[in-house]
Amino acid sequence: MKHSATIAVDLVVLTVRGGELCVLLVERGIEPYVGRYALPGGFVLADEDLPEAAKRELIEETGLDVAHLEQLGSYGKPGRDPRGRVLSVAYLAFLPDPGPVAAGSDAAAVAWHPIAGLEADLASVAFDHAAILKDGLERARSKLEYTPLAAAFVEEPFTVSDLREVYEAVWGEAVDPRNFHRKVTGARDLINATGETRTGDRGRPANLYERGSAELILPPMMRAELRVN
Amino acid sequence: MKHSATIAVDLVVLTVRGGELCVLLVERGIEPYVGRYALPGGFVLADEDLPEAAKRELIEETGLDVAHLEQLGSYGKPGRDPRGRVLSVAYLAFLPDPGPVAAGSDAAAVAWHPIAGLEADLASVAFDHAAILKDGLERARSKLEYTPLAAAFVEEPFTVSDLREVYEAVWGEAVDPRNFHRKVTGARDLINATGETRTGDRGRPANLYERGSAELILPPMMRAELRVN
DNA sequence: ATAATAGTGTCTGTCAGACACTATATC
DNA sequence: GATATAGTGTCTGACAGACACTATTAT
Repeated sequence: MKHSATIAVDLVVLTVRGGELCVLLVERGIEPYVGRYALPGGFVLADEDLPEAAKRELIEETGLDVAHLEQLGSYGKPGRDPRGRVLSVAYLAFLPDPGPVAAGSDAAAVAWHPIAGLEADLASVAFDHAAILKDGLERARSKLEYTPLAAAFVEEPFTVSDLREVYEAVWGEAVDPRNFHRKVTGARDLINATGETRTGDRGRPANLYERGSAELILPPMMRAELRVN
Repeated sequence: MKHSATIAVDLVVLTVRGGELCVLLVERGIEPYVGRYALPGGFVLADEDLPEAAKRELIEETGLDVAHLEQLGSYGKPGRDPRGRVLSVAYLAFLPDPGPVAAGSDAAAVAWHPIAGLEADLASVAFDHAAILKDGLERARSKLEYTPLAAAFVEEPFTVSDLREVYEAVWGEAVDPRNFHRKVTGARDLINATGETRTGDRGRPANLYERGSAELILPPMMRAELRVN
């Protein structure tokens, strides 16, 4: 009656680089799917908790150490892995652009891939990782609306414009800078002013902020896409 | 390096009975945790997909056949099951009150338990099922706000009052009947009038509705609890 | 000066909550 | 009639989008 399986973890790691939402993909160095793109991840060890396994695999394959992980879902359809029954628990992570990353064990290469230019390659992604990535993106887009998620993508201290660029990158649509400014500075405990300012290439210096303690944005920011009734 | 585990599925099955949100719990008939309350569920078979396993286990233990399942999350901490490493994928289901249910295999008893009166028993629930239930409830309360979930709890055709009772049961707070009526009848494709009416014990007959095609409520219904800034 | 970015003030439309009011049933 | 439930109309306050306007920098 009971049946044995192997447990894996896979990570959808997102960042914003140069105004574009990017996902971290490895090029597989071992069978199966050698040379194909895949999400970073690997097998869970005995007596290892799932988030621990996810963090360990990410460090091993990419050298990145993420603080916060969010469980995305589990993928366990029979046949999804040619090596046998493998159930994969997918995790989602967001971080400020750490620059290029170096490939570690089991990976021939690791790189940030802009989501916008990924459609063509999606069919060749290993396992069912294209579906996992799609679920992760939708989760991220949705969480941006009602949580302070955007602040997880930028280094502190940040400007309101930095935050706005995250929204525009993740949603792929322009946001009115003036209304956005009013909204995020007005939301309680969303961001805290440091009192400092930062001068850019041009224009008036922007106030600097740190992440606040709020866990929800009320009322939520709305994507134009959804507002269209 | 890779390590073998057993995969289980557990279900948080919710309904509204007599104005109260209720969860389906079994009384375990076998070790471990004999005689303790637990979520219905069991082990996944070889070559069986996860949602299939969840539906099969629910039918075996309770005779209930649910159409729609939603993956809630996976629970895989080492030691959560005394039998060894067991990863449980939890599913969430909503259905109109089907009346009392009969116990099937591996279960000494099956019954609907009002959430409101469950706090005391929660500590004695088997495995980590109390935590799974807590996550399922929060998911249900949250989905009620921005999806047509409430309609999944009532038999068609239903009245606006039927729907409102679902909100009040799940959220545990009163909702203004007049504003609620305006909101749900105004939301596009949320519910479709059948043209029929239904007379209750007293009062003006209510129009009857069927579920519409909308997948989102825009703008969302808001819980007073969250609105309090 | 000009251009660019940061930030404020204000108008308008929509929708929430509140609640008076009408409509139609049972007792 | 009284009472209960269904449903409409309307007022007010909050907030969205739109956008004119001011503030402060680089060139």
